Amino acid sequence: MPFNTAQVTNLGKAPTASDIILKFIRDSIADGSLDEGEPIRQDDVARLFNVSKIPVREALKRLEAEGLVEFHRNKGAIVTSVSEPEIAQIFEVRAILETNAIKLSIPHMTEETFEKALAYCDAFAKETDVARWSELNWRFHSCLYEDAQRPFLVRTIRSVNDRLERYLRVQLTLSHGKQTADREHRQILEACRARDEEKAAELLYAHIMSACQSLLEHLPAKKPR
Amino acid sequence: MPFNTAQVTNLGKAPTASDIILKFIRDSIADGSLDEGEPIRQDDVARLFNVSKIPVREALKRLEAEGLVEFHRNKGAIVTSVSEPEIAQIFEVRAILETNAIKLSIPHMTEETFEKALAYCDAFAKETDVARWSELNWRFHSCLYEDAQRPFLVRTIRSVNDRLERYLRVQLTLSHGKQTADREHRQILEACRARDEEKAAELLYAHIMSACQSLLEHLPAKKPR
DNA sequence: ACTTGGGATATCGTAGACGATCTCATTCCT
DNA sequence: AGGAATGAGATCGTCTACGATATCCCAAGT
Repeated sequence: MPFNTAQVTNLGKAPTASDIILKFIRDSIADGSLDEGEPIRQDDVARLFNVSKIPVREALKRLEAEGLVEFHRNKGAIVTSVSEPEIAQIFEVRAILETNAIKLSIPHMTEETFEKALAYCDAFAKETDVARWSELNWRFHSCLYEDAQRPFLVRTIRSVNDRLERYLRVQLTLSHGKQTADREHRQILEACRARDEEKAAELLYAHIMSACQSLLEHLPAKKPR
Repeated sequence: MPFNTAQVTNLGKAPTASDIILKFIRDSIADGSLDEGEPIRQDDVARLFNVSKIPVREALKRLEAEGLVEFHRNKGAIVTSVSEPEIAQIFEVRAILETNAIKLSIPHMTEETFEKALAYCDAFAKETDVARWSELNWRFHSCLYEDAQRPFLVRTIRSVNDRLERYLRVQLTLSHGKQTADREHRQILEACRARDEEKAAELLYAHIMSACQSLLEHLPAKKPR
């Protein structure tokens, strides 16, 4: 067969309309375009993409299971509001999971891991596009958990973090938020290099919980709706 | 207003067709009626409920986000298969979360909690309807975490457990599975009564991981599909 | 000024339909 | 006998349409 198969797309994996809309809405919630409490008008989204509202509803049903939107019968979906106590709890679950992941990972870390993590630190530090900070932050964190060989654990961490994505972005933009994160990332990485599981876990826990603290101190008062 | 409002239903909360179908399919996966790898024919489910396939698809989209089914474009949804390594990982995440929950809960446990937990132990021990064992098992476990006042943590545990529900039911029906669980539940409860957080967490971790072991030892070999 | 009622419009949840894609069975060719 | 081609039927993804429900605005009544 004389075709250049390197350029061939697996059409079975081509995104459906509902996949595309799912990503769009999820990103819109994450970047704050869609604020908490805001209704998502199905017909409006459908018009935006020039499709019927069926794939919009399907995307929203998925987002409901992810905890990002909430359906009210005959009224449609609104972006979830997360109370401050619940934000704290989500950070806490994240801290529990991530400290365990890093402990499982450290014994298996390689020099390649350290170099990769450092590259993510550097990329994070030098990035000026605010929209990329959160992604690089995640890249750094997840790089540290890879050697645990625990994809389900990492996936669970990811799904918990996705609940917080919109707030994490806010926190990183706070004054000193990024510098603090950068400094703490490097400290965590040093503890990993030293194979000090307890120290790394401690630093990581403190890193996550102080990000939570900082965020909660700067959250605007909840607007009544 | 002279009406007896105790009997009034909040119609805004009445389940949609898609809600009802969601529950049906989720339960069918949990009780083994729908086996892993099995395709879920949208038209068949729609015919079963005498509805169009739109609410069926919506339910399936939600179940996809819950990890119970997987969509393949133009081929529909199949029940997820979980490999043995992944089962082990899911149990592990469960153990991490539940041991933390019980540690956070113990300092706040009341006599009422202990009595309730014991009642669930007794109910579990005497129940002969296999279909109820798993629910009572969850009731016991979640009762122990209530006093932690961490609804997000408990919800996360629940969602991880839901991934395993179909396998947990299998494990409880294994010879001695239920007796072992009952004995270990009571030991965990005793450690809670004694306010021994470390002991309770240890027993709980061992309880969960040995259930995992037992299950993996008895899983039928994966059938190729 | 405030409350109630009614009509118009917006939005939701889902039906039946349709084109695209997949799967299976049959036939033909080597 | 095995492989390829073709057609029919099954299934998927989404369309348009419709009835149900919610929301908003205006007018009338107190």
